[in-house]
Amino acid sequence: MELPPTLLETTTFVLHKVGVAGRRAVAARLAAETGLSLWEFAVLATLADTGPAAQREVGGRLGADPSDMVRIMDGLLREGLAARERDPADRRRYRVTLTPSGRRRLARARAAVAETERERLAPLSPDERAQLHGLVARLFHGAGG
Amino acid sequence: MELPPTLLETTTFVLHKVGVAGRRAVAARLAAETGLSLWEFAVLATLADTGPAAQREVGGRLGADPSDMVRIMDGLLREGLAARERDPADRRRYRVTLTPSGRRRLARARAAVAETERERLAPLSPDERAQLHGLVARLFHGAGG
DNA sequence: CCAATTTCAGCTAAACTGACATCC
DNA sequence: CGGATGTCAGTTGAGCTGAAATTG
Repeated sequence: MELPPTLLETTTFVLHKVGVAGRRAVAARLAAETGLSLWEFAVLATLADTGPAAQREVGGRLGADPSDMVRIMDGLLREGLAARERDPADRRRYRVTLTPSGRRRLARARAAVAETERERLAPLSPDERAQLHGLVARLFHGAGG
Repeated sequence: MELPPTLLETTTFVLHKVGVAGRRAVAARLAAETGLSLWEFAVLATLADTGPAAQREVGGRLGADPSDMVRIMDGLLREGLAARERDPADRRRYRVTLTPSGRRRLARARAAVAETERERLAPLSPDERAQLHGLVARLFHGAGG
C-alpha cells in the first residue's frame, strides 16, 4: 500500500490502519492457538482482573454491547471457561465467574497476545514502545475512550 | 469505559480502540460538513496527490477492494467530483481525474479532517503529536501496512 | 490461450437497534 | 409504576469472495 502524502500525513488515518491490522493479527493468532475470539479473551481477562461481575458490567468495561455479551457468554459457558449464577442480592443480575479451565485458557491466550504484540512492535525499541503506549493511552482516556 | 489492566496494558488493544474512535470522529465530521465518506475523501486526496490514475491503482494505494472502488467512484461521478475516460493506451483501464468541483470539495474536506485531527490529538503537545505520528508511521511501514 | 481491469451479486463479521420478560 | 438486567430478532455498514465481460 503506497499511501498518498495527504493520507500518510494524517495521524488518524495511519493510526486506524495500524490499529485494525494489529487487531486482525491478534485475533488470528488467538483463534489459532486458543480457539478464543478477541471478545472472549477480553471477557476472560476482565473477569480475572476485576473479579466476578454482572454481565452488563463486564460489557460496560469493554465497550461491548449488552446484546453481544449474551452470545459471547454463551460460548464461554458452553466451553466451561466461565460460569454464572444469579446474584442472590439482585436476581436480575448474573454473577459471572472464571472457572479453573478458563483461567488456564486465559494464561495461554495472554502468551499468544503478548507474542503477537512483540512481533508487531518489533520495529520499535523498548523505549519507543513505552512511548507509544503512553501516548496512545492518553488519547484513549482523553477522547472519551 | 474502565478497561481492566490486562487490556489497558496491551498496546494493540488500546491502539485499535483509539484508531476506531478517531476514524468515526473523522467520518462523522466529514459527512456533516462535506457530505463525503471517508473512502471518497481518500480517493479525492489520492487523485490530487498522485495525479490521474486507473481505478485499480487508486484502490491499491488505499487498500480498498476493487469491487468497492466501483461504488465509491459511482458516487464521485454522480456528484461531478471526479471524471473518467477509457485509457486510450489500454482500454481495459479508466483514467480517473479530479474535476475542479472535486478539488474545491477536497479543500473543504481537508479542513474538516485537520480540524478533527486537532481536536482528537489535543491532549498531546506538538512534540508528542509528532512523536506519535512518527512511531505509528514506522509500524505502518514495518508491518506490511 | 492466459492475464489484467472493471463490474456485479452476494457473503461474512461486527456493531448496533428495538422489543420483550424479569426483577428491583 | 419507573428503571435496570439479560435476552432475542433483525438491521446496518464495511470488507471481502467469486464469477462475468472486456481488453490486452
